[in-house]
Amino acid sequence: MDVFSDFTGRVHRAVDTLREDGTLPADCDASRVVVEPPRDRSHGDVATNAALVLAKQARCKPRDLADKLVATLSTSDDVVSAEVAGPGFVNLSLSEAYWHRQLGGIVSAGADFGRSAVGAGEAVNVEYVSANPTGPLHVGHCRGAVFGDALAGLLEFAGFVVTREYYINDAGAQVDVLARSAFLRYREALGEAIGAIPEGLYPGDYLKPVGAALAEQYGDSLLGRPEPEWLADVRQFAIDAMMDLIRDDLETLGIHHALFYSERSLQVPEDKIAGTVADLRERGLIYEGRLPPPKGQLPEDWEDREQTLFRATGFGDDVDRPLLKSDGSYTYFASDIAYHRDKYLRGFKAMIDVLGADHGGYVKRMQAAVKAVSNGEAALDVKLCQLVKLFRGGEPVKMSKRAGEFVTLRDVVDEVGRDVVRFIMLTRKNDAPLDFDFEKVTEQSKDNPVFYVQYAHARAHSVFRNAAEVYPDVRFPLQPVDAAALAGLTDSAELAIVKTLAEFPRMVETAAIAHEPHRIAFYLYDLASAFHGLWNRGKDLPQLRFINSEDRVLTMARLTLVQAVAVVLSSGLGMLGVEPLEEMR
RNA sequence: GCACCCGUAGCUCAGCUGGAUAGAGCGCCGCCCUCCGAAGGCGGAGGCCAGAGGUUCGAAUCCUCUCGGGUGCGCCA
Repeated sequence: MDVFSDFTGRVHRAVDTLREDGTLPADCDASRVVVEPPRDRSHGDVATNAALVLAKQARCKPRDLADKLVATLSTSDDVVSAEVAGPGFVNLSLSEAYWHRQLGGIVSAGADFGRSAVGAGEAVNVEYVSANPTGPLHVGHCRGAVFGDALAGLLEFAGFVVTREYYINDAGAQVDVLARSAFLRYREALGEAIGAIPEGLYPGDYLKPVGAALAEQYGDSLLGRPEPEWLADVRQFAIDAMMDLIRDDLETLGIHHALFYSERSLQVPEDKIAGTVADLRERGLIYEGRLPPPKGQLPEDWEDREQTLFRATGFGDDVDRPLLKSDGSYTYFASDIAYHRDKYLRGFKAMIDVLGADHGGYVKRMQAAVKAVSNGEAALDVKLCQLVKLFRGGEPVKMSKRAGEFVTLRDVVDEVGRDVVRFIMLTRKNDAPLDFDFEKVTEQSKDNPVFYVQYAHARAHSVFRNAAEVYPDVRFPLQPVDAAALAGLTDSAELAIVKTLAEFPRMVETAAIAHEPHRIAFYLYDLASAFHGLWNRGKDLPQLRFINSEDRVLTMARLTLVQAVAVVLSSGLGMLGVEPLEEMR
């Protein structure tokens, strides 16, 4: 059992005994009691705020209450010291034997160590990337793609049942533009000189093969026909081609969505948007009315008119939102409501949308919509990913928005590798901007967190390879051992690593609940740092080296520690979608 | 004009949903170093957590206002 849930249990039992002896009222609320690692390690191994939180209800001083908790908690052999500190914290230091048992537990749990039940099998829908199907993915999509996928992996590890989803915007005006652009390439493929690509069409070369494929499929049968006759077919053809392209791009990052959901399918064959609007209207959440024009600069073509509005203000939004354009078609928002309602009807009460930071204005209305369509049963969390700035050797990479001159996602992955892209994208929290320097991220140095963490894992495996030469009969991975066999681990640096490893399950839970996969990346960096530090101590103090040819028992104990480090690094990297390396080349 | 995000060491950023003396890397200063496997290691200086109020046992964290930066603001998706 992991340390913090173990001691959370113990503290609550101690609180129960205080209820029984009348120190605390029987109905007192202990929900705010937490057990945490103290910020400062010198304060002990675990700390609880129980006395501070309960003092008022007990109508006594926090420190007095803390004394009583100490008396109860310190009866265990696992607790070496229990002290009241500061305003009334209880700090506990745990025995070496306790930590040795923890280490044994980590190794025997192996890849399952840190898996959590907090998710409790709850279904979570994570929607990410959802780039328009009008071309290959570019760098701008990288971060959201990696973030969403890592978040999904983290949630799975924490016990949620995750569906990775991609929303295909295949119903708007931009896919008509795509169709026209593809049609032009079709004419080109049939030998026509098309000249420069007209303004307003997609100029990228990636449409050439689409034109060629159209030519192959249709011959010259579409040539010279009016647009309405070919638009729908060419559009679908081009969208399919673009989605193939995008799927390939995602594949380079190791990303596989379980579901690609088509916006168009919200309208054909069945008009789910109309169904959603009817449902909302029935519940009085839609009305005909006028919106005040935005303050400040008025749009040029502003015309005050009555329109169909969703009562978003009833669910926390700032203004009510239109569902129909002036031409009578649905707004994007309307179809997005229908889409999220569909998620709800598919059984998701927890939804996460990963979007670019430029969608900030969209958050409130979408959350309002999700509450409305689910009758308050479902909740939407929107994670906004800030921009990535590209550098090369400290110099910004220039990107012209003209004619296809953007850096594609594939360019980036091809140059530095999937694992590097994935890890680096997670070395900032999602709402902070991120600098990505092509040279720095591939550097083999301590400044480079990917290298640093990968190297720690590789170094652990290197230790195994060396150990196998000294003790040829030993098989890796090691079999779990009992705590007594680990008694030789007494150095403070060794125990510190065990303590860091023991925080992993808690880390997984808090990161999963906060929807913040970057915390795992930072944790792994800290763990790698501690491990490298221990290795370095062996440089100066040979008696601390992992492999000791004269002391087999001690060597096995230390190898167990190394293995636990490798296990956690591997799990952590794995949930972020980064492959742990056993060798650096 | 309004909404949302951000403001933490010289620089780039963490800070575990309210905990104790606010941390790491780079840079700077001072020692040490050829190793189980390749990133050198150890230590030091450096802070009014943008600013001002408030909430409470306790605030970088929550609330209000101000300043400064970013993003967005029917009929784009």
